[in-house]
Parts: sequence; structure tokens; C-alpha cells
Amino acid sequence: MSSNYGITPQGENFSEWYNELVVKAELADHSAVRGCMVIKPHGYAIWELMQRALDDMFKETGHVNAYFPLLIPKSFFEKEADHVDGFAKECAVVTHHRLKATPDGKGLMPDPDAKLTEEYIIRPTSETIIWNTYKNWIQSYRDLPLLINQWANVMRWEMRTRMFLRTAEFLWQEGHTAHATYEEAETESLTILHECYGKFAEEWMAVPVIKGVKSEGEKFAGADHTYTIEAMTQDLRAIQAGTSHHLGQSFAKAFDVTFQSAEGKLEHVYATSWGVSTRLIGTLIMAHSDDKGLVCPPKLAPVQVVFIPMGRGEVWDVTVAKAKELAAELKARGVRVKVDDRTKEGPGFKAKDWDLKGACVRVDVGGRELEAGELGVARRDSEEKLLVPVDQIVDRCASLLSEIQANLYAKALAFREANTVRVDTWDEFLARFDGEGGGGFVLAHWDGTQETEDKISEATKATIRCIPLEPLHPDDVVEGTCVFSGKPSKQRVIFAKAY
RNA sequence: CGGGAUGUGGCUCAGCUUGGUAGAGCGCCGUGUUCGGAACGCGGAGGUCGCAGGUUCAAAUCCUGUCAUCCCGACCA
Repeated sequence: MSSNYGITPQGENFSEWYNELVVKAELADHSAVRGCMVIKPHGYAIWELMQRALDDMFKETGHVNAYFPLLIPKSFFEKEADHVDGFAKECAVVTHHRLKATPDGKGLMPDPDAKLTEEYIIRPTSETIIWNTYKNWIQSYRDLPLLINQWANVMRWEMRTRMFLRTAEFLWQEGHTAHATYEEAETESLTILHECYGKFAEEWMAVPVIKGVKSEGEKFAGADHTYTIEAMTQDLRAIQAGTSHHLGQSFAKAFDVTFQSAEGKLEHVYATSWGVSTRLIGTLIMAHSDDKGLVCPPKLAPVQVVFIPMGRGEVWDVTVAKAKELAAELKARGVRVKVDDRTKEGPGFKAKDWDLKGACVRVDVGGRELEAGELGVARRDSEEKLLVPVDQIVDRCASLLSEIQANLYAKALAFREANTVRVDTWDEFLARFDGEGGGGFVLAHWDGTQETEDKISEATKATIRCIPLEPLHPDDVVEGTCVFSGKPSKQRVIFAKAY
């Protein structure tokens, strides 16, 4: 798109649409640092709203926040073999603690005399530093469960990055818990999945998700098993929006974290870890937004209602005053409002601008309408515009917000259902994922082997997103035969091309 | 890391083939007329052409290297 206005339509090039939207809606910008973005105020506002809602849920389920170091001694990483394999290839390493002038005096270089005896890894995730710490915190069954969450940044040196979806540095939360029994840890990982992540995705983001367990090939490095919430994007791909891992005793054993039980026996603890990241913002965009720009569910919209005063001179003074008055009333009800009283831009410009930035409801405060006693109210989620009597504006805006929240979820759910199919033959399976783009969710039988999973992925680029915890349809758990190998299968699993 | 493309005022790009004093539109600043879905006039500011070498009297332009970004693969929240 060569124009400064507008963005590439989704249908033309989804990827370009996404990249342009992120920048033009002022959510984020590329930075001088490879793979790292600058999250701009409008984008960060969404993250803050997400943080607040999630943090409340974590607290509600008994967790507390703490903070652990950004740098992790390299040796910690060597202690859990699977974990090393999973992350070693994408670690940034700190090797020196001082700079000195280069011989030519023009630049700086790491001072060879300041080489660290043990190098540090910039955390790609904090299991190792946390479990090294927990070792000192846990002695007795009375110290359990230990339920801690951390809000932090992490770094993974990814080959290819995309703003919000995969950046080298990203913001997230990571929960790390310790339990006396396998069952209790299992309950914990499922509680997070259901009470926090699933609920947040559906009730706050208005994004329906499928909760399931990852196959061996897709699970977290070092986990016993991994639970996930999987969402569908508008280009028919799957996006992993959050994961909750039951780590078993692997980290407890690697870091020798034991406790004495009530019976006096020394046992290793059971662990979970779970996280969601700024990728949620990417998920949000890909699930709801359109060719006009960002569509934000009201619960996470930085600006829920925007007022556009119109007219010039005395009329302008009147419309601005009225807009501010109405905005104040709405604000008193806890609605996030904005009066766009910029004088340089016209109302047409402002309407487009707020469509782009994802204001949920726009109220045009015009002189003529004000005299007639009715104002134009436009919904961002639909094309719908309505006339609302001035004295009902506040009530109507408030009710519209919950209608929009519900509508966005319903729309996304209908979209996912329309693009979820059950496939029983290999030819049909191949056809579904042929070519570029997604292919939606395909529910197919799978023989449960890694080998088959790999071969399917190789042939189609589609991977097993999860094995649903609850079947989407009762027939999905009726036995069948693997779509690839023809071997017996207990249930259908979800295949999709993933972000 | 493999294949492809691109780096020129804040943004989108032209100029490069055939070396010779850096351009346009948008944006920005000032000003006036405008203001109901991206208004217009006039006057301005702003770039050692990604970076480092090399060739040359002379490099945005030619050569080498390097870095970054985007697209396609492998990897991944």
C-alpha cells in the first residue's frame, strides 16, 4: 500500500494487513534492536488492561507475585536435559561486565579483563533460576503449595520475528508453583487453564479457545505434559494463546528440591509453570480486526467511547462542552472515554482515525443533531449507526459496550465453527491444507505416534494443535482410524497450520 | 541458518542502467480560508542517500564486506 491512508485489505495480503495495522494503529513500532519492538502507549494500554484482569484472576486463585533476576547462570541451564534442548538455540549470553575504548579510540569493546568467569543467560523463561531459589524456600510439606507468579520480560533469539506474535524480547507472566503431590499439581495446571486463561480469552478477549493437551512433540521442553488454549485467526490458522505445564518432578530433581512429608519422608515436589505473553495482543488483532483497523473487545479497549465534537465557532464551543459533559458522566460509570477536540483535523479524519485505533463506540456531537436532541452513535464492531436521544446517550453507550463484547465473541465463535471440519481421508486432509494460508481446524483421527505427527506436518505444514480436553462433539471421541496411517485411534485431534 | 527482495528527510518512494552541486508526495512548523467519513492556498524547516572499506579528479549511483528489515523454508509463546 503506497498511500499513507488506509491499510492493505486482509483479503489481499493478511500478513501485510497485520503488520500495517500494528504500526498505523500506533500499537507498536520496529526498534533499533533486532527482533525487538517498541510498544507504544496505545498498545501498552491494552497490555495493562490484560495484566490487570489476569493478575486479579491469579490472586483470586491464590497466587502472589514476586520477581526473579533477568540473568541466569549458564550452569543452571545445564541441569535439566530436555529444557536445554528446547531453549539452547535461542539464548542471548552475557559474557562481560565492562566496556573499554577500542584501540582506534572510536568505539567501545568488551574489556577482555572483564570477562565473566561464569556466563549469564538472559532468561528465555525462568524455571531454572526459580527452582534454584525454591530449593531454599521449601523444606516441609507445610511450605507447600508455593504459588508464585512473575510479570517480566524474557528474550528468545528467534530467527524470524513478527510484532506481538513473535518478538525476540517479549513481556509475559510466568507462574511457577510447587506441590506435594502429582494430583495437586495437576489440579493447579488445570485451574490456570480453565479459571484464568480460558476465561480470560473468552470473557475478556472475546476469543473462543479450544482447551487441550499438547502432543509429545509440541509440549514444553522439560514438561510432563502441556495444556494449551488454541484460538483461530481470521486467516484460518491456529494460534497458541497460552500454555500451562505440569512439570512433574523434573525440575525438582534437577535442582534437588525436596520436602519432608507429614509422615517424615523426604520427597521431591511436583511443579507447574504457565504463561501468557504480549502475543495475546497479536491474537486479539488477528481474531477481530478488519480492513478499517483495530477492533477491540470493550473490556480491553483503551478507548471505549470516543466523542467527536463538530462545527465551528460558537457551535464548536457548544458541541465540545456537551461532549465533555457526556464523557464525564460516562467516565463516572467507569467507562474509558475520550473527547477528540483536536482542532486541526476534521470530523471525517477523526472518524477514520478512531476506526483504525479501535474505539468501540463513536458519538458524533453535531450542532444540528444537538438541537434536534439526538446524537449519532456508531458501533465499531458492525457498520451500524443509530440515533440516540441526548439524555439516553450515557445509558446507551454503556449497554452498547456489553452488546459489542458479546457480539464479538459470538462472531468469532461462529467463524471458528464454520471453519472447523472433520476429515476422514488422507486426500481430503491434503486438500484442506493445500496451498498458502490456513485451512481452519481439522478434526481427524491420529494414531498417537510421533512418527505420524511428523509425517503429517511435513506433508501439509499442519501440526497437532491439541487433543481437546472436552470433545467439541460427542462423536469426536468415538474410535476410528488414523487419517494418515490407518491405525486405530481413540479420538479426533485438532490439526491446523499455526502461528 | 538456506532462497528471494529492499535499505535515499518522520512515512511512501523516484533518481542508480550510462558516476558530475539530493528530488517528489504525504507528514511536520507558521499563516489564512475550511470542518457531517481522511479539506485547501501561501510561506518554511528537515537528508554527509543503512554502515565500513575500495575504485575514481569526483560515488546515492560502480566493486567488496557488513548490519537491518520484509517475504518463503527450518525453529518457536
